[in-house]
Parts: sequence; structure tokens; C-alpha cells
Amino acid sequence: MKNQEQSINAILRAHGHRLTRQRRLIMNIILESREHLDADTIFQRAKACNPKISLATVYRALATLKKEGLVNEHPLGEDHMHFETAQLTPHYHFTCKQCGRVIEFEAPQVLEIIATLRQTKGLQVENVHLLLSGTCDLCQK
Amino acid sequence: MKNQEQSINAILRAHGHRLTRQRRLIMNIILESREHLDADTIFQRAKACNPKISLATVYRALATLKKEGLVNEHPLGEDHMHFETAQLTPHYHFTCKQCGRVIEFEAPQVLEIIATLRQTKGLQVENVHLLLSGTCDLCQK
DNA sequence: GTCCATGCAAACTGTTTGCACGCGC
DNA sequence: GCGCGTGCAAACAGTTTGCATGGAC
Repeated sequence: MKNQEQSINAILRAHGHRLTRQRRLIMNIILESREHLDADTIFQRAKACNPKISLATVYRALATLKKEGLVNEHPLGEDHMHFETAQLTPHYHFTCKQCGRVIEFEAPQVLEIIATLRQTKGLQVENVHLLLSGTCDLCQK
Repeated sequence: MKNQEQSINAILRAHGHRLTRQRRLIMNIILESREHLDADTIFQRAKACNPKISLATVYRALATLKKEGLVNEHPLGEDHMHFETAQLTPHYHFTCKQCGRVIEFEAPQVLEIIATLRQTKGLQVENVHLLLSGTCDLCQK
């Protein structure tokens, strides 16, 4: 885990950012919880550890971490944003409308779609959000 | 076009809604512009025709039309919502980060993905948002 | 006439920003 | 010590809501 922190530090410092106590805390919260946290949840958990931390700091830290590619942002709930650690294998999200559960899945077909768009329309795709919603297996009676 | 209005009326009345001047106006604005309008743009155009219309009415009309399946809502710009008339063929959206242009495309592979999820995980997909972003053909130097 | 829809303004939510102080390096 | 980062509060954008009036049917 020390290695991990050092590489995070290196990434940040490469662009003139500092690994502050707050950023480390926020990064750890996201790393430890393998869910999709929203800013406010991160804020609540961070407060448990550092009561003086502010919500603005959470947003600013998330913006920085996102810019450096350490976390990803997803519009899961239609309204506010959720965050997760950046991962190597691209994956997508299914949200159950009944229970709110978020299920991740892989879908190599998305790469085909992107390739087709580049070839037929000249579009250079840089970001992908595939968000499905419906009823999950447990909620189907 | 009279037929169209009558069927819209029928759909609304089936659920106890009324086809008011404002709803007709908003529906026409969305139908005529084959773009993806946001609530404020719809509001501006509606005001040109009915200066007393309020933004709240636009939002309420859009909510009703969406509930009745007449319009769809997309989180295109990452922040606020965009609306378009519901269409038979499912299609998806690419947003150019440079010029903001939105390009629609079809992608039958999405149906495969949905079928796979149902078969392997028992997920019943009801809504799909596939949102790509990057650089469009015109903006690539 | 009934009851849903509207207009207005105020509230609300998620997020951003200005500014003085704090702290990583 | 320099300069980015933080905390606080106020601002902001998009959207929703309470309430009295208006209009579709």
C-alpha cells in the first residue's frame, strides 16, 4: 500500500499538485470502498476522520484526482455524480430502479461500436458512458 | 399533423392529462427542432410565442410528456438535461468536446449486450443511455 | 362546475468560487 | 518561504414546489 501511495504522489507532483492529508484521505476512502460513492458520502466518511474537512475540498480533490486519471466520474443516479477508482478494464453500469443496486459489467461490443464510428464517421471517442437501468435479478418476482 | 395532435391528445387524456396550449406549444417546439433541446432553450422559444409562459411550466410539461413516453431525456452535457421526441429506432449520442456538436448513431450491438445481461445475470434492461464523447471529424486537425 | 394546469416566487440540491489563512515541499 | 491547498460562506445553475388563479373539458 505504500507503493500505491508513492505512485499517487508521483502522479500528482508531476503536474504541480501536492498529496495533502485531505487528498490522501479522500483517495483512501474511494480505494477502500469498492462501491460508487457520491461526493456527499465521501464527505461524511472523511468527516469521521477529519471533522474540519469541507465539502468544497472534497469536490476540489475529486476534480484533481479525476483530471489526473485516478478516479472516474459517472452520472449513475440521473441527478448527481458518483465516483470510483479508475480501472484498467473498461466496464459499465446497470442500475436497478427498484432497489438502487448498481451492477458492473463488461461489454467488449462497445469497442466495436467505437471502431465503427471512427471508420464510418471519423469520430475520435475518448470517453464512454453506458448506463443501463431496469430491474435486477433479485427484484424480479 | 392534425392526426399527430389527436394522438398526442389521446395519449394524454388516457391518463387524465389535458392538452393545453402550453403543452401543445412545447411539444411542437420539440417536434419541429430535430435537435436536442435543453429546458431553457425550449423556454426561450416558447416565450417567443407565448411571453407569459413560465419555466416551471416547461419543466412540468416535459415531465408529463416524458412520463407518457412522448419525449426522451438525455444527460448529454454532463450537467443539465436535454430532450428529444421519442423515436422508434433506438439511437445513441456522441458529444464533441471541442465544438459541442451532438451526433446520433445507431448501434445494434447494444441489443446484444442487453441480451447477454439478461441471460447471464438475469437483468431486465428497460432504459439505455450510451453516451460517447471525444473529438468529432470536423474538429480533428 | 370540476379539477388539472399555470404563473410566480421562493425553496432546494448539487456544485463552484472568492478570499484570507494554512501547510506541503 | 513560496505557492498551492484549505475552510468557510456565499454564489450559482438547474430543477422543484406551494399556493392562488386560470382554463380545458
